[in-house]
Amino acid sequence: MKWSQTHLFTFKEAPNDAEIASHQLMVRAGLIKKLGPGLYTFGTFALRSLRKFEAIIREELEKAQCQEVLMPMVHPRELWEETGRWSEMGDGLLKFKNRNDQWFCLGATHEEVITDYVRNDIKSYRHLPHTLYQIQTKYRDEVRPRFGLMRCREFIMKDAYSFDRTEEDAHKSYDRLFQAYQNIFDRLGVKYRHVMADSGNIGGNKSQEFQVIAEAGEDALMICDSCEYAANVEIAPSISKKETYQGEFSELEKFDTPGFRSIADLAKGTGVAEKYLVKTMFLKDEEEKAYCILLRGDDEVNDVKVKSLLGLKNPPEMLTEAEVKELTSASPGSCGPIGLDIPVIIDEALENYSQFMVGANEDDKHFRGVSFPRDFKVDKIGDVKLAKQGDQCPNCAEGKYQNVRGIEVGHCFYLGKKYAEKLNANFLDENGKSQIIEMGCYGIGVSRTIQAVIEQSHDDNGIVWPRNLAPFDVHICNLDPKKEEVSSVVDSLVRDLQAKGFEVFEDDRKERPGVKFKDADLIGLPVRIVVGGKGVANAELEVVDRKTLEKSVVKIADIPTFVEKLLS
RNA sequence: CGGGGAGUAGCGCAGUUUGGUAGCGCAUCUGGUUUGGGACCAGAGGGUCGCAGGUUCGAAUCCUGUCUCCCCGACCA
Repeated sequence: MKWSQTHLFTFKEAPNDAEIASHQLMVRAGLIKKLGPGLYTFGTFALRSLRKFEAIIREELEKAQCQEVLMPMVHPRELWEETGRWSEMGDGLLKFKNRNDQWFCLGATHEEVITDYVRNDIKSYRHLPHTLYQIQTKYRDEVRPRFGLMRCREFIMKDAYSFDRTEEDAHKSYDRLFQAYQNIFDRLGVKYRHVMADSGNIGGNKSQEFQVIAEAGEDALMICDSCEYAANVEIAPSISKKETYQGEFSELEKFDTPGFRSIADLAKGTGVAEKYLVKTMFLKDEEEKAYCILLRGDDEVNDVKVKSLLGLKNPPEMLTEAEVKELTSASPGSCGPIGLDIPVIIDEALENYSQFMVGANEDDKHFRGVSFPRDFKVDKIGDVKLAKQGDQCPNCAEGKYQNVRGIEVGHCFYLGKKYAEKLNANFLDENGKSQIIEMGCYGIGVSRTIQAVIEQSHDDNGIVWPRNLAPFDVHICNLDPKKEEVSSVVDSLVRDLQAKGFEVFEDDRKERPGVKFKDADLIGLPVRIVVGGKGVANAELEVVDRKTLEKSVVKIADIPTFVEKLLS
């Protein structure tokens, strides 16, 4: 393909709304263009890359016995009412009605539609198992789209759904898809980890994410520095050392803590280490029911863990300062569990703490000599704190957590019967007895992955495409497109490279060499070949490896073999 | 939702305080000189200044309303 005939425009400056490198580079390299918040047009280069990724996905999924289908983007309300998600999904679901006042939504995910699809067909155990997938545009009305393709409203997703007879079979399907995901991400040539994860509002109870490691990622991950274990910080277990602490005052008594607003103040004022202090937090669930959470002074609450411990649908929210005042009649900083009529949850790290200090629910006062259950009732003990770098790995003895950030590009969920039950997806087993289908669902953020790859693979000059996703394999800078002898060398080179199966992009614009080199670096195709008058006269050309920027002078006749070696 | 900021040419911005012919850089077009790491000179095209209303002889600029976009916050007890 020749640049002069391609709709491809590059920019020296990044738009002012692009903050992270990958977003800036994608815009500057002409890969994407914003239409509105979270809405992007993919240029022809971006699309080539997307198609390559999709081809990899299709190959690996077909190997894993999956079948491709394509479902509608517009879903009728009634179906979403069946699972209760019409309202549960909240404003993330974009709803609208037609001229007949019938409601629809844009597909944010397809559990409802796929389950509806199979429930009409699958009637017997003989029809199972099946795994279906599609690659399609999803729409989620994100509150705040940002970072280009990383958090979009409209995006391309691969979603797969497995249907099995038993839980055991469903886990086999899960494992098969999980393996396929590993194969897929291995082929991209990027650094990634699979991590244990929360299942969010999709449901189910087994869930792992595939995360591309990148500083700009939105997810915090805890990865073991010694074994394969890794988890999203949302659920990363924090194995408490369960220290024993006994304060010096044995009797409950109130004392003055003037102006103490934080754990740090209290530590300074009393001389007790932060980790031996107890902090009190207040959370509320969707029904406005309040909970009191006690943690070590140096720990922080993890709302997702609280959600799981209490069996809530969504993570609870922090009470506002005003709400805390109303509840405890004290400002945050002087609150505690004593005398409150709400459930008290304590983090397991406090199990062996006694005679400690808590706020007295009176401004500038704390209690000391506090022990439970003597002074207050404890409803639940569990792990409700955020894991930290350096915490012990739950999987191996030697390992410690390391804190890294990641971009979630894939997710596997075991769903169980959750959707099938609500949607009445049943089959008859060998005994003629009706059974509910077991399901799993598996997503890959296709468009997001492209950007994640760039976020991980770029330098100051531009994108560094991994070979398997590069829009083209070879970038030829034709420095003298007007000179017959140069262009004929380029033409024959293109033919030879194509004969070896390489995709070649030629910059034949009437531009100065510097411009062409800068653009070549920006666009980032794996191999660049420079063809100019000098090289042609000597019958040798400069070949550049984009990744290492290493330049080699190669005889024209040897170039196809040389390129083959570079790209292997 | 809360807080802050911004809408002026395809992109990046100045001009608004103090009302008086719409500006700059990049990009684009023409001619010329250049030509191995984002060239230079000369000329040209392109904007109802987000939208609506008001004040005024006169509004990008002042007033009112409205729409849109961007950023930050959701971690503090």
